[in-house]
Amino acid sequence: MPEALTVRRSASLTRQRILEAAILRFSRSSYEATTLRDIAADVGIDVALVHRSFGSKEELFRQAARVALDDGFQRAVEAPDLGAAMAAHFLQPRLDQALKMVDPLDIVTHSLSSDRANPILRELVQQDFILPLTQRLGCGDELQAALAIACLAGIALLRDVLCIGVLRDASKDQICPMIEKLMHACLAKDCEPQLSEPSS
Amino acid sequence: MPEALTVRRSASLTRQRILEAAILRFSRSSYEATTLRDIAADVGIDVALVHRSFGSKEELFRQAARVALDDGFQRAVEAPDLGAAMAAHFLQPRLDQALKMVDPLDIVTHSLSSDRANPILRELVQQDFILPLTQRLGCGDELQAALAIACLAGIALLRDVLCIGVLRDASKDQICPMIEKLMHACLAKDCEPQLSEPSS
DNA sequence: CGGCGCCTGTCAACATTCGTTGATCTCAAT
DNA sequence: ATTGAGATCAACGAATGTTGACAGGCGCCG
Repeated sequence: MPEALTVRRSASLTRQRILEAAILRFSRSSYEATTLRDIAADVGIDVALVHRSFGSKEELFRQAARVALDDGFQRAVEAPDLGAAMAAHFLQPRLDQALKMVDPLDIVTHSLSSDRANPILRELVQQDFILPLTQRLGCGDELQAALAIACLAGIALLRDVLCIGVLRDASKDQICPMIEKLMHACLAKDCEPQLSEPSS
Repeated sequence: MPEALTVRRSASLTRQRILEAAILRFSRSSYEATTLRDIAADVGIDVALVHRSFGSKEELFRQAARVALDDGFQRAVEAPDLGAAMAAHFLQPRLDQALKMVDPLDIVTHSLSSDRANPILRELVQQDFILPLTQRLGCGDELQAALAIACLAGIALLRDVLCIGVLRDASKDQICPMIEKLMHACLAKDCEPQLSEPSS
């Protein structure tokens, strides 16, 4: 049964290669700027096969985003020092198994403002980022979690999408402590300190 | 010479109306999703006139972004309590003179990941946000300013573009103090507490 | 061994959309 | 009436997702 030997003409292998190429493309350009023809050319196949393997561009993007994000953040969220772990996870590009260097957030930040990718990313951000972080906090304060994620997304955005110089050039030693401080400010458990709400 | 009486067939007036419609459209959809035909329909004119009035879509977007951002942030940055002023400026939609309600950041956040709008927005963010804030800080730490802007952009993005529920539903009383705390964490003068660097 | 049929992959074309442009029309001022 | 700028019309050219018809190898069954 030469199932594993079927190197040529293997649908699953082709799907895998398409998915990897798609992750790379979607991590570097927006949903709209990334064309199925580009991805097809990377794999060395025809456009039609890309389309037929995933049904539609939207579905390809959805699966690419799911695979790219993987459960990396789930693990980061379980670390003892939450702030440091989140800072590290979002700041150093990750080396995926067979992929090139890809920051897991790139695929999110590069297509945030695309209408088609929008609902997909909303679901993903909600389920894969805000929800686990909320549960980890235990405080039940989803707003804190959302704010923390928003800050990290904003930083990644200005750094990797807008390419703001000072953010790109900052060394890890320089920026990591600031992110940690930020995360601590976001996630500080002041849900009920002693009800010290100054009446404005 | 009835120059001001030329209500009909006035190029400058038409330009103004196109610009207003463009700001509205670009504040609600991405650069690519916004078509010149949409804008033309809003004004009630032909596509060609929109194009001829501004030379190109890119130029229209550039001018729309410039006008939309105005110098609102410049003023916010001069307030005594910087954190509170920035939180207020970015969180409450502003009522522009003749325009509908538009958050000045919307036009930035909605097109962040568009390739065409990217260089325009980078320049804008650098000049109109990071630079003034850096100068206001006086500390010369551009990284702090960039981080603060990044956080605000991220929050606006998750709230207004991704439409994350918990951020959309949060009341101003709920979220404003948290933003202020964040801004203070970003902008805290811990660069040289006792040694004041001579203003360059 | 050999024809059959399925799965993988290709080719060409469609339908649509959008920015852009040149010719043309229309109105107001001279 | 003439002229010139404001405005329109129709069309181009390019790009892209999508689709259907077709080709080629591979296993299956006779």
